[in-house]
Amino acid sequence: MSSKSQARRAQLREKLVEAAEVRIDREGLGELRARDLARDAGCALGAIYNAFEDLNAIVMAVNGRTFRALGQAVSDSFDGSEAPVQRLIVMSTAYLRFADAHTNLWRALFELKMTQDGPVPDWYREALAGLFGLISEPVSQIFPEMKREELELMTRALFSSVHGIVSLGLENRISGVPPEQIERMIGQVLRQIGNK
Amino acid sequence: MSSKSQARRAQLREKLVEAAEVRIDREGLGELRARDLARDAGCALGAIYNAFEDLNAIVMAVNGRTFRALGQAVSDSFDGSEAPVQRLIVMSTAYLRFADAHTNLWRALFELKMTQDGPVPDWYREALAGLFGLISEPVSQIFPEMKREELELMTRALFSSVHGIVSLGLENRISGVPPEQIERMIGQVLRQIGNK
DNA sequence: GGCTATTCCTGAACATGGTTCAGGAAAGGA
DNA sequence: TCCTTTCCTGAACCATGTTCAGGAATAGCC
Repeated sequence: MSSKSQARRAQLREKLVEAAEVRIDREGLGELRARDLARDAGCALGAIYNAFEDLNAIVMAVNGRTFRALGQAVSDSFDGSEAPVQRLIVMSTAYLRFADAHTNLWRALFELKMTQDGPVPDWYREALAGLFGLISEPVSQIFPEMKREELELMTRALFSSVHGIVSLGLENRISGVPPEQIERMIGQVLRQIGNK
Repeated sequence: MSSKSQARRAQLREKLVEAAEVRIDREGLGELRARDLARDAGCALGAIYNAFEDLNAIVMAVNGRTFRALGQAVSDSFDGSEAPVQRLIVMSTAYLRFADAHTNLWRALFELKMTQDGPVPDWYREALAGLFGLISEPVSQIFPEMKREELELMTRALFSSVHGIVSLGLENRISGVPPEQIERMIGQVLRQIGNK
């Protein structure tokens, strides 16, 4: 066995992912540099490529963490006592707060796949499915008459809508739309949808 | 005067923007190369930087065209006889069709600003305002009781929602969501919102 | 038309940044 | 202890945006 090697390798992977997370959070995905990561992790430039396939793989690892944290934030946001529409609003607000607090990390979640040609990785699909699971419950309470397929579509549609509002809302942060306004937009849309 | 110079310069600019548009449309923004553009336009590499500040400026010019074409597609999509909700759906469908037909060009519209730090350019703001103008009319018919500020927010919210649905819908094109499903999601959300 | 100043074009060179690789160091096994 | 394997190192490689010195074309003027 090669426990020492393995351990060191794992430690390096951890340090690299940690460093990448900090740098992406602070500067954005576009400012991530292999040489900076090597310095942060105290390893040689080439060592990165021993621990990971390439820089992308590190970003993927960061995205995995981010996605888990995001899912956690959303599932921690409600206690189950809310009315369905209210719960959707609360969850969406948690989504907004997370995106606002970690805009660069959250953006990296979507920037990477846009650029890449390869298929969406499994963990991404699963994480998204997890989020959808949280949403589909209140959605099916709001629309008890809908069939499963239509409910799935509606769940996806609502998630996408909130994502769009947050995404465009945070985009021109400098020039407009403060988070409270974004929150109001989310409320407008979701409440309106609840008013059948 | 320097009519001949000016004309050639203008012609080069045109050829570069044209070439960039074709390449972005076909390969995506990420595959755009200065050297390819120079070859396409039949000029030297350095000549690009005489006609434009940098590559970004060319992409901006392409984005300007794209945005105009998108606005045209949306405003051509309705004839004014539709009921308000129906008009929103028709416009959104036009947006979807455009995004589906020219996904890479449409994505470039949003990818650039995300990466850049500078403020959003004026033409972008104006073009978006133009789109919002088209949307706000049916929105104010649907919500006659709303004040201007609330209407503006709702307009923005609905645009963002449709954008989000289209954006996430087209993202994993390979693995899921065909355009008809995206269209159904748009219909679900907008019709639901119209059902006050 | 000829002459000079200016402006533009050219492509080699530069800067940056991801990735590779030959050579040496460390770990594992006997 | 010695050999094998594995890993680490950082210099070099390659791609790509951008610049720049030198030459070509153009403009203005007589």
